[in-house]
Amino acid sequence: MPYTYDYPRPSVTVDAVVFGYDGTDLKVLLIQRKNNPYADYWALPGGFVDMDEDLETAVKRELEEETGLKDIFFEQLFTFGAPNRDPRGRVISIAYFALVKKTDFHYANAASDAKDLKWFSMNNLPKLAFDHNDILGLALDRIRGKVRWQPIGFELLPQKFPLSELQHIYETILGGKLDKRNFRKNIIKMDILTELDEYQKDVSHRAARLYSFDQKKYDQKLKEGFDFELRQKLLKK
Amino acid sequence: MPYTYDYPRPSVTVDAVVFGYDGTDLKVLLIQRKNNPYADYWALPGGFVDMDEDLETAVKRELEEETGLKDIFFEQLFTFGAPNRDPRGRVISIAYFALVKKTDFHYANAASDAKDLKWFSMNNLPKLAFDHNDILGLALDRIRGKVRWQPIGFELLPQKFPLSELQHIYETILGGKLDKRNFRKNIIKMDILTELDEYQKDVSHRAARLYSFDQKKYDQKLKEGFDFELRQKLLKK
DNA sequence: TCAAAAGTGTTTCTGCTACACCCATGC
DNA sequence: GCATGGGTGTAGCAGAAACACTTTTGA
Repeated sequence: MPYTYDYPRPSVTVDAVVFGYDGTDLKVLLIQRKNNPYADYWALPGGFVDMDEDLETAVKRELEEETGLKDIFFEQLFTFGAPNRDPRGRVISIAYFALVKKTDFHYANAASDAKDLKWFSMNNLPKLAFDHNDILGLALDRIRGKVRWQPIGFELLPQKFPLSELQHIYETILGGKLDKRNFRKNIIKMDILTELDEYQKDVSHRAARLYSFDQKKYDQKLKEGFDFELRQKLLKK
Repeated sequence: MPYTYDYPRPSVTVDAVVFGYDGTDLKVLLIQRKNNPYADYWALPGGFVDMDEDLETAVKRELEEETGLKDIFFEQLFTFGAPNRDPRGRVISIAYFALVKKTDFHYANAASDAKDLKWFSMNNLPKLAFDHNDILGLALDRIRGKVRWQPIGFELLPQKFPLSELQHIYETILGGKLDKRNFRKNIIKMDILTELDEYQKDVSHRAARLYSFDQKKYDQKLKEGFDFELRQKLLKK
């Protein structure tokens, strides 16, 4: 059933840069292509936009189909449309980035046959299909720029987490160290965390208190024009 | 000469939110539509992307065709793709925002027959065609957020300008007042302006010294990781 | 008892805020 | 000579940086 138009039209796809955090490293979720072009190359999950769905709906649908991940944080990143970015013809792609909570982290691996779906450390990326390395680079810039302004670090953690893990995420994303006492002061001062009466389990040292992110308080403060900038100095190493 | 595909494809357009500054107010350049849908409504300049041109090339071409403006600052804003945003069918639009120097400001008017092309004050906008009010709103948010981080104020001024005009732009965009002495200290401290031996002409008061933006110095400092944040407190009214 | 990370306060210093007067020019 | 905006310096204060030791727990 062919579709005919008076003027040529490009294909439109969506791609997702999915970041995850495994307690050590910032990771990206990639899929290994089966067909040409770029057969056997790793690529970002994504696919064609249906005619009757919103762009964000499309990228969420594609990601769930390909990885099983759903109900995670999404934000539009950039639209890539260089005429030759896909050898098959004109393809315009709206890229999103997504953040996965640590609790959902292993799920994506399990849902696949583990051969064509894999988390890669940002420090050890393969050469990707199409212009996906560029997309990934831009996504990294974006998350780096954003993490100081908007509390997106929480999106990478389970609902309950110790402050030290949050700090480690910030350090991982920003690529440096932060003074522990100042970090705690700053985060607590924002007043968007709930101090729980729960503690870490199964750790071979003093168990840390757990906190949870209070979305309501955050939304409230956002309305009031509160500024969430983390101004803390980034130390070397 | 029809074009046929196995699957349906959306149309892809680009739209430009062109901001200008006339010494008083922040303005946007709009075009009055001649045909349905939304005949006689004001709308953002823009149009269809050709199959062999880059997105940014497309929006620059469309803007020049429709307004005569060229060689101005452009940046991708957001891609709008709600299924029903255009009653004629699925249209996905990549929106850009652009900044026009004061010296080019009147040109856009002159190039048109002045009936279908007009600068509107941001404080007095009409109801626009399609979802263009949303696009404009997002562009305003973006420029507000951006002006503190990146010296884009210069893009709205002629090459040579007095500091007071720069300050006024900041005040206009941010919607408040800035302390004059502190503003000067902050801008000078960034060390990206050249102090000229020229002064304002034809003003009925002491003529202000002119400055120009030093793009090279800026690029240099950018590489070195210099932070251009203008942290100055915004005063009321 | 040792290892490993949790947790906590104060002093110092940097940098932003607040603020008022004289200067140059055109009318 | 007066109205209009141009141009300048400093003291006080808020908030970030720097910094080290005690606590808890499991092995």
